[in-house]
Amino acid sequence: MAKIKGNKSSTRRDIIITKASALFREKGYSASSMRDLAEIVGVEAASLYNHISSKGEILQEICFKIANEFMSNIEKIDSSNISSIEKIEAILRFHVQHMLNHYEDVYVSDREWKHLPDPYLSNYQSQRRAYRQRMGRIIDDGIAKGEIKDIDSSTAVLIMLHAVSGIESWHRSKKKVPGELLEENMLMILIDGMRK
Amino acid sequence: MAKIKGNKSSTRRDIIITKASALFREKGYSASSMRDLAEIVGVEAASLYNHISSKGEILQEICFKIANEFMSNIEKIDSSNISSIEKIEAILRFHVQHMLNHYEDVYVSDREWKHLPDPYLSNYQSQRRAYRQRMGRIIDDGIAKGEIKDIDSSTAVLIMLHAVSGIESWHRSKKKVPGELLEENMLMILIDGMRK
DNA sequence: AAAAAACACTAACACTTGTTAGCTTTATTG
DNA sequence: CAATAAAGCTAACAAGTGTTAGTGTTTTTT
Repeated sequence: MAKIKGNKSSTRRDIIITKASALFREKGYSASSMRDLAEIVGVEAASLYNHISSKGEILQEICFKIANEFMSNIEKIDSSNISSIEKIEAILRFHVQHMLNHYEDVYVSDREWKHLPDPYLSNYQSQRRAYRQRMGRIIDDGIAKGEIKDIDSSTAVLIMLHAVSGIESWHRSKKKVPGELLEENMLMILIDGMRK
Repeated sequence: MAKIKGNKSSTRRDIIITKASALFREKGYSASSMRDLAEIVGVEAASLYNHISSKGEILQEICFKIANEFMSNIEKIDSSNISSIEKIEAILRFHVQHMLNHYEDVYVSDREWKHLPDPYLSNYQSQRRAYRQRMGRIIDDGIAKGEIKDIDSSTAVLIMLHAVSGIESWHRSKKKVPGELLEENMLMILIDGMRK
């Protein structure tokens, strides 16, 4: 008989990781204790270990899920047949939308990756580096083709990525501009700033 | 007889706070222990308390020193007699230069203020809010005068401030573009992105 | 040289941390 | 219904946390 529920990922585990993400975002990874997390999940701290094997594993899961999503996105976009500046625009839109819709995960993986346990830390760092280099190459291409101003591409990458991560404070502010408007404003400023 | 050394701030205390700044930047406030700090200073943990009264006080000192510097800078610039876009440019240059020259302090006050002990936390938050509002008003003025594109000013503020804080990753990267070039590139992208 | 101030040390405190062991309860399967 | 698996609980561990008390040592001032 066909099972209706998926056989692989236990839902309970996913709940824990989701709640951990919110907790880590709010208090930071190091200041969040397993007892804090347990209370939010509604369980004793020791019970968490029936679903995960360590605190670090939770962080690792969050970080690499996000890293993979961004990585496969940039690959898809970069191999498509559009201009450099359109590529950058598409990448930025993906960043903005991800930051709007998966706020907690993106924020945590951006801010707390330093605390990844050791085999994963260096792995994560090189993925990060690869991602930036890839963006940098797209920009350099755009400069070579005259679509983009003659700027230092690594500086441009740095501006783009950090500007987007500023959506963090948008989430916390009371009177929020609607998400679509935020996206259009961001794109307008950043793309116009680069365009020749 | 006139004392040569200043009578107020003991040098030892300043050393501790400076080293704490570097430590907090590297590992984060919560993951930094007083024993870590003591070892860097070259002293036992308990000895630190001859110069400071708590871990939180160190953070507080770092955060408010930086906040005051930015606050008095924006006041000076805002009351000067230049165009709105020139004001924004001047503010941005101050941010970039501060990030280049007082990296650790700025980074810590930007990233770790959440952990401020409680009377100070809300104080810091309202200073932060005031600062952003002030920048927002300058931009709105610029829009009204036709110097700046018709954008949502709070989004623009958010982009500016976070883009600058991206200099964090410039500091860590191997092959650094020179600081002046970084500054010019940043200004070019951001100001051109806003200018009408 | 005496007195005072500044600074460091050792020992210990009360508490929090992540995690394990062992056992019991609930849910799923045959 | 019996058996198995999944998920919870209590208790406890070893190590690390910020901080205090009390004492000794070095430096500065008189």
